Amino acid sequence: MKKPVTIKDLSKHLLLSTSTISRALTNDKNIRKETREKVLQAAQELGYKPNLTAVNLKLGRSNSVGVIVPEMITPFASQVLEGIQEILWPEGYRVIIAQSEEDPQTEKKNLQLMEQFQVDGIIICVCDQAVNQSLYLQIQQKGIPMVFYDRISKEMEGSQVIVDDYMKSVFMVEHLIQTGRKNIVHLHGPSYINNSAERFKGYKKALEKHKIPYSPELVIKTGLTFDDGMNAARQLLESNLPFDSIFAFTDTLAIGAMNYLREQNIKIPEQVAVASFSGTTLSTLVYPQLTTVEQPLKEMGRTAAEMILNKISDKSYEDKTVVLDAKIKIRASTTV
Amino acid sequence: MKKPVTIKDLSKHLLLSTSTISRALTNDKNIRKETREKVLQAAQELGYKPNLTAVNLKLGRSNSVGVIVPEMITPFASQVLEGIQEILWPEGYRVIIAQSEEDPQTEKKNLQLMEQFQVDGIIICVCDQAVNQSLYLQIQQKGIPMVFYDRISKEMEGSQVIVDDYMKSVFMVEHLIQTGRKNIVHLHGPSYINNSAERFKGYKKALEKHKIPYSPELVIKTGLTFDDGMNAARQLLESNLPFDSIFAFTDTLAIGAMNYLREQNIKIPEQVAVASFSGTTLSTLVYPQLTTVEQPLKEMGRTAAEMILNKISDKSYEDKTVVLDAKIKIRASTTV
DNA sequence: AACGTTTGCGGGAACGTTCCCAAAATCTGC
DNA sequence: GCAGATTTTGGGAACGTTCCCGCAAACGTT
Repeated sequence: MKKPVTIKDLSKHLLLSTSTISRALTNDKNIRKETREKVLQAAQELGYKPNLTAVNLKLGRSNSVGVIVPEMITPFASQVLEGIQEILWPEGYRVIIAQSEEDPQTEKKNLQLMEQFQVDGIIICVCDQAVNQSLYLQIQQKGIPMVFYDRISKEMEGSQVIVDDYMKSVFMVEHLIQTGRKNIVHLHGPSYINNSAERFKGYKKALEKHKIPYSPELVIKTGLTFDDGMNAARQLLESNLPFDSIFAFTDTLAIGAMNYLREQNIKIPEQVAVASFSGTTLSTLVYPQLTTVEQPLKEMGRTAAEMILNKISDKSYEDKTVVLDAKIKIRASTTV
Repeated sequence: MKKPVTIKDLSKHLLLSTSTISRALTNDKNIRKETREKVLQAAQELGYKPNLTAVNLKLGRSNSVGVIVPEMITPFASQVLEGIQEILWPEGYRVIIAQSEEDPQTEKKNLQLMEQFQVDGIIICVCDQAVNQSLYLQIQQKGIPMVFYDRISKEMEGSQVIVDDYMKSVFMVEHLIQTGRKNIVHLHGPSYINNSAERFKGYKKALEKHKIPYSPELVIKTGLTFDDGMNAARQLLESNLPFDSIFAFTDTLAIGAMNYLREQNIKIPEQVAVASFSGTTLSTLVYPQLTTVEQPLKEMGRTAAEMILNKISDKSYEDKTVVLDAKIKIRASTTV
């Protein structure tokens, strides 16, 4: 295990000053072509690798960005992460990932850890639109830029990457209506998530547009898990309310509900159609495959990464909100 | 956005040398208690945070470990990662995650990137038992310790964390036999993954043990994806061979096969029982829930993390192989 | 030929730490 | 009260870079 070769080694070897070596390596213009090439060749031969830590110390950065996701059980985050890394890695950035496990306290701890790690920027999908608000602000005031994706908070500072939850929900519910469904249940997401309200608004709008009366009993407030979906379905069946379709807040909820219904020998989609929002690969893993609003997850990651890069290199880069397009995927769970 | 406070600032403020400050902060014994406390208090008040980059440069480390996983579509990796971070974060290590996407070339690129990032160690679930062998060796020879988990390579150097694929497969197949199944199909994993052979051996052993003749036609070589599972099921049905159960290499394959069978109106588990290996949460998300060998994923992560810590702090720490216990989870896909 | 301008290079400080070495202060025992 | 041991502190080099500054050589211009 020999020592790595440094600029100084090159300097001695080529009888050039470290400044010149550095210039050659960083593509500085104040250097003759021939010397640059000589240096580059020697660097190649001796196997020189720049010491990132030293560079970072000198440049006052860490060359890393933190990503905080609520969970990684569903493939939602993994897709976004791929997009993020696709952009960030070639730029030499390390990506540090943390899971908040849907718990604001854990999120807080993770944010503090990110600070301690001195990340240059943070990309986050928040787990609660309210709780850590002031912390987000504090962090940004310390000069660490933040980009929010998917789950945001309405009046928050910082750049955002989202889809149009409202409109896409309208479309999704309209699809159910077009297939002849009238009694549409909505599995309403947790109120601490901003998207819940948006999707709910979309649901109501679609009903209104098609003159279907809105019945509050058909809206079930749920959590986020598979079990929450099952329980919601149980609750529905026990209530004896007639319903012919479900529009769920997420894939996970939809799958939970679907499985419970099938356990009760209810045919999907014949008796009850099921549609959801998210568009993770989970929706194609289940039987029947799930109709869902498919978000461009990789694209979301890429966009967030590009934004954070801009904000890192130019602190005065203005915050903006990018709305990506999501596609309605019609699958077997809603069509016979 | 004000400058962070450094040791020098403390030094000026307290009229003490930087050496003394450093000693106080690092819990050095060569310092008077009162001065240490004075320093600590001032540090607190002025909001001193050590500059990790500087420390790392000085200490010649990066305080980060790289983790390379084949994919993050299934929740397998995410669970292991949680375990890893649980151990590594409190120790101040950053965890850098990369996905090789089941492609040895991508894995290679990721490994090189990890080197460039100067990680102190690497935890990896390899995607091919052979292709990058020599690279693993090279990296370790450069002094970067490696720990392998789940997917390993028989004659590889380095520490390993695994489960007993062979024995657990025996048990799993015996369970099928005990529920009265005779014509047991095995969905054989790709040959470039070591575990495939192990699980296959277990399958054969169980048959032998119960005097069930082994028929090669019932073993289907597949890939790793959901679609591979579907195709295998299709192939089986088209071959017209009688079979009453399936033991699949992974959850994903099992789910793919199960969905195809159900599409063909085959009852599970009545007509065909399905069992698998892996034990991701996916197995409980599908209907019917999947019987599977549940690996202690978090524990796996924790163990790997502890091993890498040991190897980082003591380069001569001997390589070892830890075999964790996995549990057979009997669920609806195999029992009526 | 004398002048300014450009180009190419070297010297050395600086980034924020740690740690070796020496100096100073304090403590021992007689 | 003094030599010597011990504890506590300070000075400053070092980690591997980058980059400012200054200097020399080469280039143009009149």
